[in-house]
Amino acid sequence: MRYWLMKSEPADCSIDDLAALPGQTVAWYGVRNYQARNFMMQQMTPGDRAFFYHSGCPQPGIAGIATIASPAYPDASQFDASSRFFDPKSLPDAPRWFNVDVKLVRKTALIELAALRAEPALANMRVLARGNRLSITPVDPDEWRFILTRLMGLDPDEL
DNA sequence: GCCAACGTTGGC
DNA sequence: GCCAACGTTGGC
Repeated sequence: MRYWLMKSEPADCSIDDLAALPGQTVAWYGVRNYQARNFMMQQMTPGDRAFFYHSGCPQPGIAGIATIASPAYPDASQFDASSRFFDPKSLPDAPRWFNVDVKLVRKTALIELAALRAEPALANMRVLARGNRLSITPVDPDEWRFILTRLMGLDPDEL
């Protein structure tokens, strides 16, 4: 099992929005970066765990825990001319963009970006790296465990 | 609103 | 294949 951090703008889909959706599941559409896409296509497996991260908002940080609920499949928004994610270069026979489904495990207390940066144990976290703009980043198992146990007060084995 | 960082595009 | 221009991300 792998661990991930996935960014969402709460104005688009917040942790509370996810909690209110049918099945508490959302298609992670709109990824238009090849590295992030390749993570979904090549490395994600249903059952993987992810931090649900709020970005582009007054209080950026980890807002909850989710699980990968499907394999990667073509992102419908790339074919939708009315979508801001429409990609005229993508053909139905050869889709460029894929997404997975993400399902809520639980909302947590917000772990703010500043709190993550303050932890020496997390100094190498990919999402904290200088210049990082990826909306999906891998999380090391040690980092995952540290955040759950030390910052959230949760038992990783129960999630 | 600013701006650093970085990915993508497209002419050559 | 190079690289300048441009667009986007996202914290502050």
